[in-house]
Parts: sequence; C-alpha cells; structure tokens
Amino acid sequence: MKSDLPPTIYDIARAAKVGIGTVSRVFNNHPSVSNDTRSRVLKVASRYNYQPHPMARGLARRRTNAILVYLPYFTSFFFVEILQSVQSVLGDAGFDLILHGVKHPGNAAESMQKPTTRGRVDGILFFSMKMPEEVLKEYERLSIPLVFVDTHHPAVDSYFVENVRGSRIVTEHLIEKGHVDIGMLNAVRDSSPARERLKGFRDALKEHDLPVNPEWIIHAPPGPLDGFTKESGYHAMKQLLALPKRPTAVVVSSDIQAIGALEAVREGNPKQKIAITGFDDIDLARYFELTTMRQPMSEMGALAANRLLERMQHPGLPPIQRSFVPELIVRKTSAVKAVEHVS
Amino acid sequence: MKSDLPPTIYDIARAAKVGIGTVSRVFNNHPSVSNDTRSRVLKVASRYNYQPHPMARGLARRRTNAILVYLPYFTSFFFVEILQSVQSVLGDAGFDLILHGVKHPGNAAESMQKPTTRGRVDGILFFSMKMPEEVLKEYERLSIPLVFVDTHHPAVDSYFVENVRGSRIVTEHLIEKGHVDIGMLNAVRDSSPARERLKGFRDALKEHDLPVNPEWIIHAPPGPLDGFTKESGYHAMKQLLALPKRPTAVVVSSDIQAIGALEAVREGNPKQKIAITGFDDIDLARYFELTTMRQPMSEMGALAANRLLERMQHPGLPPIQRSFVPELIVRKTSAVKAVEHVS
DNA sequence: TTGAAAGCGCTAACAG
DNA sequence: CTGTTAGCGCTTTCAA
Repeated sequence: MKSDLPPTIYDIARAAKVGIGTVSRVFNNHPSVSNDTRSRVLKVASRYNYQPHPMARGLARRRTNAILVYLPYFTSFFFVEILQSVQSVLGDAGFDLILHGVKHPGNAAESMQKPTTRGRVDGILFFSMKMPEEVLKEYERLSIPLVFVDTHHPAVDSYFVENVRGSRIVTEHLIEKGHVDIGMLNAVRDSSPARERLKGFRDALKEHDLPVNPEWIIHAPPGPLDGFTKESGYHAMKQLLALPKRPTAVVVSSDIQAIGALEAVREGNPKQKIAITGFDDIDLARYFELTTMRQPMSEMGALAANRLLERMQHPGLPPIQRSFVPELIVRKTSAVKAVEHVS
Repeated sequence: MKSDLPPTIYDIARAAKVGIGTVSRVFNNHPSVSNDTRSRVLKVASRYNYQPHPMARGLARRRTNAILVYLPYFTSFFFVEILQSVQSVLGDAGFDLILHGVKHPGNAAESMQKPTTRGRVDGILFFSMKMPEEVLKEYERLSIPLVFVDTHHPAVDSYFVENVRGSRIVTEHLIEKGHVDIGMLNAVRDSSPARERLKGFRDALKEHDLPVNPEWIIHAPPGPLDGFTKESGYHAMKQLLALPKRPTAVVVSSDIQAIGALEAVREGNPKQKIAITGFDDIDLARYFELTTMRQPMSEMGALAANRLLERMQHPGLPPIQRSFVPELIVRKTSAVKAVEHVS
C-alpha cells in the first residue's frame, strides 16, 4: 500500500471521479472544463493536499520554471543587491532561482560541466564574467534564453555599466580637484572590468596631458574575487605607500578595495594625505565617506530579469545592448587637496 | 526531423550500438559495464554533447539533486556569509541550491503555497524564522529532510546561537565597565531572536541587581527584516536621545542596528557619550570598532549543510540540537566610561 | 466538455 | 555484462 506518498494526479482523478486529463486541465486553467467539475476537482485536490509534481510537469511540458543565476562567488555586496531585485521579479513571475556561485570566475567553462544547465532551467542570467565563445555557442545551439548582466556580448542581451566612461569620470574629478600625480589600484589584470576601468583612467590622464606613471598603477595579484577585495586594496596601497615618490590621489577599481586602501592609509599615517575614489557605491561607501561611481545595480537586475522573461516568451527577439553610465558621488575621500603640487 | 533538440539517451544508445540501459549505467557509474563499452558510450556521448536530462532523471529516480534554502529576504550580510559556506558544501556534493527569499518573515506559511517544495527538492535548509507547526507537520508527513539554522525546534535538526546567553554576556560586559544605566535597542518585538536577546539583557541586569528602565528598552516598529536594519537602529537611538534621562550604555540587538545607532549618536553629538554594543560581528563591525558578539556563521552554515546531506542518506536519524555560544569581541564602542555614575 | 492513450527522458528491475 | 520493459507523474493530442 502506497500510503504516505504524496498524492498523484491519478489519486485525485479517482477520488473526483474524472479522468486524469481533466485534473490536469483544471490545474492548468484550461478553459474547457465545466465549472462544476472544476470545483469538484479543486475540492478533492485541496483535501488531498495535492500539488502537481514539478519534475513530471517539467518533463512533459518541456520547461522547468526555474532560472539559473550564474555569478562569481556570491559573497560580494554588489551581487546581494542585484540578486534581491532579480529574485523579486522572477519570483513574482513564478520562477525559482537556482544559484550558482563560481569560485574562480576565470574559467566560466565550468558552466557546461554540470548538468544543471541542461533541462533544469528555462533561462540563464549570467553575471560579470566573460563567457567563453564555445560555451556561448553551446547555449545558442540549445537555444536557451540568456541574458548578461555587468558583462556584454553583441549576440546576447546585455545590461552593463560603462566602465571606461565611469572610470574616466572619476579620474577627471580628481584632476579637477587639482591632482596631477594620480595612481590607480586595480583588480586582477585580466578581469574585464579591471581592464576597462584602467582604460578610462588612462584616457582621462592622456586627455589632460598628464603623465601616466606605471609605478603607480598596481594590479592585484591573482586571487579570490579577481582582486575585488578589501585585502587586495589594502596590500596595493601598502605597496604604493612604500614608494619613494607617491601620487597625491588614487583611483581604485572598486569600493571594497578602496576601503582596504583607506585602512592602509590610516595605518601608514602618511603626513601627506591621499585622495581616494572607489567604484560601485556599495552601502559601505557612505560610511567611509568614499567618493565613488554609483552603479544602478537594482535597476540593472530588474531590467535584466524582465528581459529574460520576455525572451523566454519570444525567443526570436534581436539582442539588445543596454549600457548605464555610472554616476559620480562626491564624498570626503576625494576632498584631499593636492597643494604641494600647485606651483 | 528532430534535428536540433538535445540528444536523448536513445540517440546515444543507437549511435553507440548499445541499449539505453547500458548508457544509463555508464552515466550512473554502475560497476557492471565492460570497460570497452563504457568508453565507447562515453566517446559517443561526448561527441553528441549529451547530458542526462535532470527532470527525467529526477522523475525516474525520485530525487531532484536540488535543495531549497529558505531564508528571510536575503539581503543581509549575515546570510551572505552563511550562504557562502552552504553553497560550498552542497555544491561539492552535487546539489543545486534553490534560493527562496521570504519578503515578510512573519508568515513563513508562504512556504507551502508554492509547489517549489513538493517534488522539486530533496531537502530544505530553513533559516532564522519560526516555522508554523502545521507547516512543519506537512513537511514531516512528506518526510522531506529538513534542517534549521539560526532557529530551532525540538523535532528538527537545529543549529543556532544561544541568544539569551550571548545577550547576557554583552550586558555583563557593560556592567563590568561600570555602567548602571543600561538600555536596549531591540528588533521587532515578536521576532524570536529579539525576544531571546531581550531576556538575556534582563537576566543580566536582574542578576546584578540593576534596575530595568522600561523607557530605555526600545523595540523596532514592524518593518522590513524584522527591524534588523540600520534605519531601525538609527530611529531607536534618536528616540532614546530625546529622553530627558538617558542610559550611559546601550545593548543593541544586531550590528547593523548598532551602526545605525552610532550614526544617530554622532549626529546628535551628545556631551555625554554612550557605550554601544552590537550582535553578530558582521564584517562592518570592525570598521566601526563595534564591540559585539560573534556568531560562527560560516561554521553553522557548513555544519547544517552537512547534516542535511547526512539526513538525506539516513532519514531515520534522531534530530540533534546544536547550539553555539557567541563570543564577546571587545572593541572601542564599549570603551565609554560611565564616570558620572560612580559615586 | 471529457476520457483514453501516447509520450516527455530517464532509472531500475528482470531476464538473458 | 547487456538489452528490454515497465514505470516515474504529468501534458497533450485525438476521439468521443
């Protein structure tokens, strides 16, 4: 006797004296069911506490009602905020979120390893990593809806921040403040936001005929989170402070690193203060009075999630590229004057 | 012609000239397959880029390889840290994580609403909320493995922090510092950690024959995250500062609230400083030099995840209750002396 | 409007 | 060691 197993559609059908097809129709809001039978089925179902089995349903219907969120090890503040809005949008649409944190964002190829992707999800939200072309091809072949966030590719819906532009904006802010000797503390060299932010930095200096001192550009060594960590910022700043000649201002590639850098400065207690800027405007930034570039994280998350929903409905849509220009938030850490250099 | 659909086990079987049973065995590491055929199947499979369909597999095998993580709207720092270790343990064991953030932790009954729970997951990790008895009963009836974290129930594996004890410890710390007029800024009144922490606070005062001034015990109004927010702490402290007679020290029910409180104090700039303590020891606490009670978050997460794995293997296991005593971390915010009260 | 039957893609006996 | 077959629980024609 299969006593305690959850009830199946057969149990309900039998108890309601209808065919399983009818029960199915009721649970799928199919119009052609008489009100009478519908309510009868519903009553029986609720008495039995019946709920359609998602796996069986998924198999038959060829969809899972789950979407995969693929992101770099999800410990960072940045993602917490985005995830929130994503979950809100997708959850309301009746989708489950399957989280997949990638330990080392370098090889996103891990993605294809696990069967997770196959018939398990209806769509994928892919964050902040560069997807290898082969992997992308594979997804396309399987024609599984895909949306990029904080990264981009011409063939895929992409929602991202204009890093180059943003980085140029903060750098110019520093220049306007009178700084001439400006350095940069960057994340891991081959991370793409890192590269873009470096470019923006260089562009700004070049445009203002300011020299780029290679000694003042410090990249994080390979490590967790691609160097977008407090520790990385801390060490980079230590390194910078150890230099005989130091910049008066430093552009840092993320808030979290900037906070680490701030700590290093505080410890080092140099007589000449250093202006510091971050990137992201995470919650913490406010506490540290950190001048930074704000990224519209929640907005990006929500838009991307909605786009994924759309694309799942209409697979043929041409990919769109939506970029956001980050906003300069001026706080105290960039208020350091560059006096000694004004001649 | 079913050209572009993902290959099924039949395609592989045909191409490798074996039965589907054999293919299945290969993919399940069943021992009784000759090395010869095994490698042949594997080769064909990789050429076809075949991957077993999780839904079909789940249906046949009666398990999903996914586990549900059920937690209060997952924006808080606390959970980010726990999630990290959970994902690590469960991910390594080959499970997917389905995240479910509850907007209003009050009615965890939402849990049964969505079909999510039914055949979609093999186990559930339930965080920081009190689960209604009826819901618990339902889970038991379905005999779905369940583990509690940061909450507890005698019938369920529970990993939690001893809030009463912890709260008493910080309070005593303040007392030892010479404080006599001590207040408490709490979360929403009916949240269970809030209640427990209040009890610990009271116990400590009582034990030391210190008066409990009801005016100095401020509960957060109903709101997001049960009042475990910066804003809640900020407002509570404002309220306290507005009082004619104020305590010299305040026990706050979480770090994040304490940080809000700190901000209120800074703004208010009272001549008489106030000692403040938090609870949790989130990352931020260090920056604010906040004295607090550290909870072993990652450890709890990992242990709970492992326990869930165990329980899924051996459903009969008796429930265990594992409590953790938080550790007092003394920093600057409690270093305020209570001079005026020493007679 | 409804029931019956044929899959969805896979696993797990059951025979060889 | 391997092929065959009967489900897993549901959706979806196809007739009635």
